[in-house]
Amino acid sequence: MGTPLPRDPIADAQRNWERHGWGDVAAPMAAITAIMRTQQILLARIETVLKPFGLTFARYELLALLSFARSGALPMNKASALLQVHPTSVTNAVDRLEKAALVARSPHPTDGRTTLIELTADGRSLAKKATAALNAEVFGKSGFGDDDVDHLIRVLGTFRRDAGDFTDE
Amino acid sequence: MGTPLPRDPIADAQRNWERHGWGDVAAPMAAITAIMRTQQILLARIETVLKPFGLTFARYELLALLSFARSGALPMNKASALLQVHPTSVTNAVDRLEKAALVARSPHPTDGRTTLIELTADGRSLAKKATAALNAEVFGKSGFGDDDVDHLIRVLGTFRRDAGDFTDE
DNA sequence: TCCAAACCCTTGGATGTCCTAGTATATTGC
DNA sequence: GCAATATACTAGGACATCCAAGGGTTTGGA
Repeated sequence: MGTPLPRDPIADAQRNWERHGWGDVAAPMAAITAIMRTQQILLARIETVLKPFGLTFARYELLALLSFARSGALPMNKASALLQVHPTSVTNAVDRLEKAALVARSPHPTDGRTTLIELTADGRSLAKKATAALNAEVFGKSGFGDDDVDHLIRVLGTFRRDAGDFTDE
Repeated sequence: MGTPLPRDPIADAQRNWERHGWGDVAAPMAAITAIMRTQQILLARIETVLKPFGLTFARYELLALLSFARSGALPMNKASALLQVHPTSVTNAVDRLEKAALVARSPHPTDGRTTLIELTADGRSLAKKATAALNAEVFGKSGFGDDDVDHLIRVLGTFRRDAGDFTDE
């Protein structure tokens, strides 16, 4: 995690796969491993930018989601579905955001089972600042070319749809 | 996290970005978010396949790495570098693999600071079986077309090199 | 009407990742 | 040769994710 390696470890793995007679799946293995590693790198960049705001990516995502909701509030189960994470992960994030006074829980007006999460003024303000920082420091410097970005969006979009994330077209 | 959403939440986020005047970084934002989500889906598939073997992806990666080492043994710091994870993560994985008798720690013959991780016969055997399962159930059914796989390997390879993972090429 | 099934959120537990520190061993430089 | 610096691993803590289970609320069919 400090010094660069002399050779690409994923390319090495791919060669090992081929050498062992698994050439038919060596390339997909390499692509999948590369996705895993890329996610790790991106997450680290994002967390670095968010740290000064006292946010993690999980908490930021929730704030951002709420900031786009008309009323600034969403049921927890809705947030869980849109963020595509387990309900307990949302509970966890809300607990911490609530402790920081960035969101507040409130009972659903008609359904006693449901809890609404609501942005506070501080939460809305912080979301805006954090988004500006991420846009400038991460999304604006992704290192991907425009064509590559389009390709990634298309290929990964198909993948996610096939995986059952959504039925959109 | 069961039912598919009616619409792609990442495409929605991209539209929200554009609507708020951040159109210049909306596409990279969407691409990066898609990578994060894709990683999550792939990891879940991998963990599902590995569960019957009593392995997690982190532990499997270490076993696979060792199985490709000539002697079946590697220093922990080497494993950390090749897997590109923090040294404490390797300690964690080795602790559990050792408890399962899949690897063993042994002192480095000449450097007293270094600990070697060594595959046991059980570990080597399990690695082989787990790899076969992953090849059949995940890598062989990635859902990515051949051209997309090549593109991913190339684009993400460049990204990882630029990020400082390796100096190859 | 009323009870079982479905749904929503939370608690508790297992894992993994990283960071910060601390201990032990090597290397370096004066 | 010895002290200062660097390297290797581990311990403890903060977070995130998921699963399994439990308690409260709604819904729906007998």
